[in-house]
Amino acid sequence: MGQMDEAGVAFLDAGHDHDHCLEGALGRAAALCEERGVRLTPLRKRVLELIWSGHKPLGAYEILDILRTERRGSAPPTVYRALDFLLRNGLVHRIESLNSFVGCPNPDSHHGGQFLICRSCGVAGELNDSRIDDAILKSAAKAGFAVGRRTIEIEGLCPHCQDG
Amino acid sequence: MGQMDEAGVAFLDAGHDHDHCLEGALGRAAALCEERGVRLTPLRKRVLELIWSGHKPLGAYEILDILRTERRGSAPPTVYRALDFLLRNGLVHRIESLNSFVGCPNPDSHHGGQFLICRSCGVAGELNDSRIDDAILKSAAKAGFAVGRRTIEIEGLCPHCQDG
DNA sequence: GAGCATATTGTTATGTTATATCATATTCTT
DNA sequence: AAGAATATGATATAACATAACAATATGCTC
Repeated sequence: MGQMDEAGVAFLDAGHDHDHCLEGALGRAAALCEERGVRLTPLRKRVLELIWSGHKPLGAYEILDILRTERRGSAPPTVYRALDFLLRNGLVHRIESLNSFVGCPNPDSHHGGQFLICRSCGVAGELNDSRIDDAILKSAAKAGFAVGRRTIEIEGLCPHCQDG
Repeated sequence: MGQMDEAGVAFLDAGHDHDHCLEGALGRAAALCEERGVRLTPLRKRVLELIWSGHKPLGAYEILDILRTERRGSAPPTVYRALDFLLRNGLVHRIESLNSFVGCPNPDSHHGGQFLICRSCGVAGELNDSRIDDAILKSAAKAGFAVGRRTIEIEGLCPHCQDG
């Protein structure tokens, strides 16, 4: 999918290659877990894979529905524990406004993502615009507030869905 | 509580007067509903009042627990319908990352709020920093994304809770 | 590789948040 | 006062998430 600029998001890219995207993500995830000495078990890897199988945020119970067809005995904790691992390791993000989860394209640096979420097609693209973050840090500093985790979720219409 | 500057938030103000705040909010809400020809019924008013009784976001079921002591037959829909009305009219905001609700100090202009949420005391202050919004609009425009509703929630430590 | 500690997963139950649906009552309009 | 629209009461259930304990797998030390 080529090099993305600072504000690049997945759904912009017309010649976007899903599979490549997925494989790349899984590869990076494996490398990162290796490096950190944490275990990307088959279950965790499978959940990550399901999440990366599209760019639409996936709900825990959507993941569970698929897992149930593959692993007998799958239950909510099965999914939530895997998600917890993936979240802790920055491999996925949680979209608070949708109660769902998307893969993180830059898992190396822990960061809270900024998301553009299309209300029509459901695709979520991740931004990492330092100007947004700067503005927030400045504004918070002015209020004497020590900034921790950021939740930035912008709902709207992606370029494709504006056309129709 | 005096005039707040662009980035002013409630918890900054040491000489902050709770009751005044609440009365002001209820007054503005009543005026606004009158103006718009919508009905701020006793139930809706009571829910708004409960939400404004503090600056901590309140969960729907916390509100319900209180309502049940006051109105026989209160049930989840009782609360959610009132909240829906208050949200539609910009009188409260929903904090997605907490599944809870806070009063909006500026209900006149429909706007998505920007929230600073203290992880220690739970208080949520609303920002309305145009630079944050500008940065988001610019970044989104660059991605060809048509911006709708914004969810901006910053978790961290408020000035009071940094001292201890 | 036997034994032990730790991490992961299985399993059941339950807690929390939110909505669907239909009945009843209130308010607004004419 | 009749009828339409709005609001609330009441019951049920859907959707999202965690607690707790048992069983299994993995890594470590000797």
